[in-house]
Amino acid sequence: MALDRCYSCPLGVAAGVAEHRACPFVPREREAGAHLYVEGDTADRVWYIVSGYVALSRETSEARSSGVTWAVRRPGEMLGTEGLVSDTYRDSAVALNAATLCVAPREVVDAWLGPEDSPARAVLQLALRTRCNEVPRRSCADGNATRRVASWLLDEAPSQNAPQIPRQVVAGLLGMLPETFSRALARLVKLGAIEIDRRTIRVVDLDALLRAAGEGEGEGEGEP
Amino acid sequence: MALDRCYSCPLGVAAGVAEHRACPFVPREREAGAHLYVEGDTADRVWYIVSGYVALSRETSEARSSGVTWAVRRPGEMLGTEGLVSDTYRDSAVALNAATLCVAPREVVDAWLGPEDSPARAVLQLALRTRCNEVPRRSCADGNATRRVASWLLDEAPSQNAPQIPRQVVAGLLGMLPETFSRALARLVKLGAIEIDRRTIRVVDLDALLRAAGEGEGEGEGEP
DNA sequence: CGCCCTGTTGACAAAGGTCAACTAGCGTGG
DNA sequence: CCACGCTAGTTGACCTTTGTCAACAGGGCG
Repeated sequence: MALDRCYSCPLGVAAGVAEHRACPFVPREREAGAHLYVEGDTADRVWYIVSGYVALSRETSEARSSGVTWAVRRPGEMLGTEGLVSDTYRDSAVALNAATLCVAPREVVDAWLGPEDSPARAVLQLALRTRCNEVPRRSCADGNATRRVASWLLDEAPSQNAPQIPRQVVAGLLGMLPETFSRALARLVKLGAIEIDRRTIRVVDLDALLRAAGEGEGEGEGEP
Repeated sequence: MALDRCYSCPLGVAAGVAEHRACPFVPREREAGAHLYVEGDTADRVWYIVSGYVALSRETSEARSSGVTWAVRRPGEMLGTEGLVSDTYRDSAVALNAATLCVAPREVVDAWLGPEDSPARAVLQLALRTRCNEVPRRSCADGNATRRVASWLLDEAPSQNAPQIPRQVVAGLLGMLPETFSRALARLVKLGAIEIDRRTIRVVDLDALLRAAGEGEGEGEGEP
């Protein structure tokens, strides 16, 4: 089972292939364009990229380019690790080239990683959770400023209490300048979706906000 | 040493505070606006956020807003974990609020995490490395399209072999549309920095490329 | 009380998104 | 084997969006 490359693969080493133990990950070939998994799928497998490139995209709702790639994973990186902290995949993954990937079922990896409360595992869990909650920084290609602000507000709405992040900072996260952010908020106020004062934002009409965030989207899958 | 909250903190649990063992992380208060670390500093400490928000920014060169926040870390997340896979911090971290952070020296954490070749540790290492190489998705607030493309080419130049990523995908990473990407490449060709055909890009004048990427930056710190 | 910093608003110009037409390469199917 | 048609990429013209610069307002802190 152990191939030459396994001896120099960090996972192979950790699995102990040198001591003739088996690595839970088994190699598999995928052709260019293959969908490895889709955002929202049950996260039941974890990958390690041996060769090839994989694009990650997220239906960050939005625009014409629904499904813009926001990251590329390369050989030596893992894929689908969100399965270790979440039930579903956060992104869609597509092979950009013909690729060799080592795959393992989630629960096997889970067992292989050892006790849940070991330090390494605890830190791993935290790191994965952080990554998985991370929203790719928005750019103008994901719809106009008002829409980006609206959908950001929807994400943050649950944690209504969260705010007190300076507007300058929020603007940065949304990939726009403070001035633009301010104007976008003003527009949402005019639409009756929110109320603001200099330092707080209150959602007053969720529907209006949803409309502003969705403006001419919702297509996505269904039609012929 | 163990506070109440340590019993429900994943790190405290992993450290075994319930069994009266000590957690390597010790709490510390920081006021709003405090710089926890600066991009490029020697990464000698690791943090866990108990309360408060922390903004991460990166001198992605660029524009007026040099040092745009590209992510916010919240309570329950870790900070400075790049120290476990790199010598220097990748971002600058600033407390947005008065915050309580648990800190531990890098080498202590390193030892605490256990053997380098355990599965959990191997996966952790991979996850951290991936995150740390990750370039925040670019947005128009980080300089114009041509500059972003130029600086992307500079990042990718070492891995010259890397390409064969479809242009559509690269455009997405750079936060622009394929058309804009195409035009930006054309501009760089006109500047003599690169040569392109429909599917390859060759850097022919690194200086020109540097100039295009840097165009009117370099200010950053120095002036009164 | 006054200064400074953050956020707001306005006017303007440029950058880039949109739509559309066109080309090159590649794979498919006749 | 060639032709056809598709997809990815390029280029052009136009117009919205947003970055830019500047002036101003509110709040907090000294």
